[in-house]
Amino acid sequence: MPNSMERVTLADVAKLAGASSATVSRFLANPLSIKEKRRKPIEDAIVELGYVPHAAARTLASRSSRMIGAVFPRLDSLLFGVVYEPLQKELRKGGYTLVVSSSDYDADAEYSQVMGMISNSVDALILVGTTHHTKTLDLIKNAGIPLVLVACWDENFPIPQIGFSNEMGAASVVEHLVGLGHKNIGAIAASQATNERAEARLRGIRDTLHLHGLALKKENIFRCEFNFESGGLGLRKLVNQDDAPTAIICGSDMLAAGAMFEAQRMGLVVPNDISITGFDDIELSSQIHPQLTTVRTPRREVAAQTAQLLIDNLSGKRDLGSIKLETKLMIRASTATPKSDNLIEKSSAHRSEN
Amino acid sequence: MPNSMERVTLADVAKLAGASSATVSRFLANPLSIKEKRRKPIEDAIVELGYVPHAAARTLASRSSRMIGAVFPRLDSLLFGVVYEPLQKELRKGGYTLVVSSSDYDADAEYSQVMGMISNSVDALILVGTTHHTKTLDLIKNAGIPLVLVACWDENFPIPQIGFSNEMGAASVVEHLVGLGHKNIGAIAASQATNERAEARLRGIRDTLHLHGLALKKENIFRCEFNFESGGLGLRKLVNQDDAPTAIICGSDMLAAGAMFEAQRMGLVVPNDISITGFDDIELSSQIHPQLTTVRTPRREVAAQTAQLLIDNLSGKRDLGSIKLETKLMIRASTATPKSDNLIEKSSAHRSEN
DNA sequence: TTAAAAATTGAAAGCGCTTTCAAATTCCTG
DNA sequence: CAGGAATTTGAAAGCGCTTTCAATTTTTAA
Repeated sequence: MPNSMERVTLADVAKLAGASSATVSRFLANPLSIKEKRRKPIEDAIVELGYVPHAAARTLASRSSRMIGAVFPRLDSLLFGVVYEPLQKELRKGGYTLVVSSSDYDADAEYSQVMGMISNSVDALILVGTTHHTKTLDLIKNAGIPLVLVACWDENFPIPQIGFSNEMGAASVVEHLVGLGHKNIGAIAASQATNERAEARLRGIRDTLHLHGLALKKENIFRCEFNFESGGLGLRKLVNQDDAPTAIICGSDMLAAGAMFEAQRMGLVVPNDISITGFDDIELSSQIHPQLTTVRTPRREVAAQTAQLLIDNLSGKRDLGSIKLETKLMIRASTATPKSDNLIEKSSAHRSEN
Repeated sequence: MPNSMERVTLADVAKLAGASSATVSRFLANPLSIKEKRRKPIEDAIVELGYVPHAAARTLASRSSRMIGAVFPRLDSLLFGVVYEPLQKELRKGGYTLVVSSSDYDADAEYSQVMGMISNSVDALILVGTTHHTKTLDLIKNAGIPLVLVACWDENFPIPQIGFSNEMGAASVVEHLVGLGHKNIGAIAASQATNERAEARLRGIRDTLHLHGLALKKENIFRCEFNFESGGLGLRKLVNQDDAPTAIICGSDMLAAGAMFEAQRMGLVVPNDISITGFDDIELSSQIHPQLTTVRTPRREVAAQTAQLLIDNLSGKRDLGSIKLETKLMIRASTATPKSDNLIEKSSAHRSEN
């Protein structure tokens, strides 16, 4: 044990092991690069002194932190966790540590988070979506580190993306609903300024309806925050208007769940009275009753591919590039053929309850 | 702009501003400590060069990273997010950055996460609960940084805790249920080795039942993972046994929600056929139908108090110490008086459905 | 056995910043 | 306006590590 409260340094280990600090440093980076007979004393010294490497010193000297940063819109969504675990796990395999923070859908906050990460010498960055301040992107470019965007797909955007087409995902839901016979469809969508994914989904709905000679009426769109409650608010508003839609497409499973709960409270039966769909396929969606028809987004796959791409790129093995993954429509119990008009009249009686 | 790809350093800023690097360093730490007429050129130089401070160099020189680390069991639970946001926000006010990681309820993983954080020179650490490897605790002690445990309350444990009594929370549910007339009560509890909070809750149930001359029968306890599905499995198992309980206390809201969904699938009506309770009061619980009777844990408050305590302690203003907060029983619609025996017989018919 | 090639090691120079200490400047007070 | 106190500044010494480069040792080939 070192006397008093002095930090144990690599030099201490070297002295005790009778080696130079260069050798100990090499041992830490790659034990096999050291002659076998020298290894044991070094290992022993490390244990005996309880040596913990000083990451900041290492970063300063090596000009690499072996950390990769990711800024998510939020850390508390059911979505995030599914991405975090595999991302972390895959990156660790490559010897990298994942550091995360949240921007709360605020581009300014994102900028300062990115600044902080660059300040901390991350070796690469992961951001969600394509909507970012130009200064944020410039900052990253000037830092000279790789950047990939996830969960989005915009052919025209000049930065590598690992994602899927939100338009196409939404289109698949519309096809399903129209195939079921729905003609009057509503939408509940998140409306954060930096969430172009939500916009893309809405666009997919609109375009696909158009293809079928149908329209997404303005009064059938409810824009809101991203939580259960908003989903409920949306459902109530859409259902209680004249000529209420027979199906409601929600921009996320959380909104859809909120809508389903509200439907239950209002005494509406899903899907008999109204069809509801989600987006993402979070765990809750297949648990809820009735099980939610939704679009599964390949989040684990996005995480795995992103990690691999970054690891390969940082070791010079691969150029950065986009990877497109597919969404999958999960048809479950929350959608059915629309009820006939007279029944709609009946259900509209609920309006007076409010 | 600096020529080529060389990093812009504080020395570059100093030269351009016609000051010494010591002065620029002081400016960064506290602009007001610099004579007013010198400030402008420094500010300009920083902007012109696009200077980004090098956190590792700063940490190395100052022996402080102004980061505070927290290792949570998981980052994807509905619980975590509620803690993360206020913790992050409060710490930022004190000039600290929060770094988080997850141990996945594995004490070995926790050890290496803590090692990583100490290696990264965090100024303080936050861990969840009282179950940790001794070597983990020793490592932190040797690093000489403050440590607080959150979400737990064990008077005998020699480390400062900011939490609440899980026993008492569970006791309040039992009192409620017994008051309603329930005599045969079941429990669904998480069973990770490092989750002594779940054990405390179970103990609270057992002890309180005992106080009323009742017992928590062995076959009425279902131990499982921490997710929706397990809750469903638990309900099914408990309900389908002879002499099935009339009320089920779940160790968390996620388990309770899973149990409620399964009850719906089985055609059981909550609370008429069976009462179900949760623990935590996550957002979902007041959305679900029927709304869940549960124990609200003061998570935001834990986060706020933890941040404040740590900030004060690190600035020498306050000694570390424990803070006990209160849980609150939220009586909602998922609990009611037990159905009479003959009705129980009826519901037991569901058993044959499996 | 010996010379050349290859592998291993150590000395020392930074990495970019903070902070001490002393020097320079500014501010008061009488 | 002098003189000392208080404030502001700069020079320089590290913080703990990696990495070059040269020296040393080991291995291989002749």
